[in-house]
Amino acid sequence: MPELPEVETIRLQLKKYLIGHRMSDVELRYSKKFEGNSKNIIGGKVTEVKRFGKALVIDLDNHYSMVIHIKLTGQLIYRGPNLKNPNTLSEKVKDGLEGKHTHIIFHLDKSGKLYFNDVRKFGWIKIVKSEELKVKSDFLRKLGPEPLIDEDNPPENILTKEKFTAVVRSTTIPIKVLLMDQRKMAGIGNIYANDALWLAKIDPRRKSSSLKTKEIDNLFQAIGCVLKKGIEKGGASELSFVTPDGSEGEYQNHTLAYDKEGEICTRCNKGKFKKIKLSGRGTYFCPVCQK
DNA sequence: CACTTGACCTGTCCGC
DNA sequence: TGCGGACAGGTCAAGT
Repeated sequence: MPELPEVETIRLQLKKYLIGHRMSDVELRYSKKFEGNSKNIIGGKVTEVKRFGKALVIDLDNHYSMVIHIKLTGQLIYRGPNLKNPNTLSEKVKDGLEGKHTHIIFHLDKSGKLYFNDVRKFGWIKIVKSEELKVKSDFLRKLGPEPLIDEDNPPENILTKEKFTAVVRSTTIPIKVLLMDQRKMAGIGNIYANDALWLAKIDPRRKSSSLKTKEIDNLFQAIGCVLKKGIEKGGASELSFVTPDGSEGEYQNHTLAYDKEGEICTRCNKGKFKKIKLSGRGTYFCPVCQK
């Protein structure tokens, strides 16, 4: 669910809504997954919202930043003056904006609020000095290069076709498992890994090092293609993903292979999508046209 | 090092 | 209807 396209969708909205707001108070209702001193961000004004893989970074003008990872079921929802349209609220926000799954409320100036909800409590938020982001966050430090050109990362941190080729040739683990390894490349999770492999006509179980140059090229293209489509559709609201304005994404209606067990493959019209487990994760593929 | 499994959580769905 | 169990997917720690 929340993979690169979902987190990017959140980032784009948070940028619109949060920049310029000043943090007036942090209400910690469940603090087990909150690290750092919340007082350090009070008074700071939001200057930028960035994304690194599946993590978000909110920069404040007082030299502190918040690193946020929403994992599977985290939600960041904004209410306040920058919301132009009527305030929609998806029913995926289980108990409403201030229900039992609301763990943190960031109170902003001008009556703004940013809610952090998370049914499964896997998501985390960490406060660090902006200049120490990469030092203090293990997650950010170990993160691999970004598969899409983006403004937050310097060119040397972009996953080029050459880098991708080198990574794929470096290991024998199944190609799907490699795609989802955040240290090798950032942002790809289960949905987009399944879809990219289908698009590139590659069997997810293949040993990475067994891919031919042409297959690697196709897969590299396919990754860019599915991630961009995910962003275009506003992410996939399969489980609990909602955007900061409280609405849902559309990609779940456009998946290529993910969650299609038993359906006939739309490309070859022969294969029936199979579901297997690969490294513990649900894996979907067409046994006829994915070689 | 390579690779898999379990833990972290809770809601949902399926079968009996 | 109720209950137990499997399942969902992101990441890290621990195990083989």
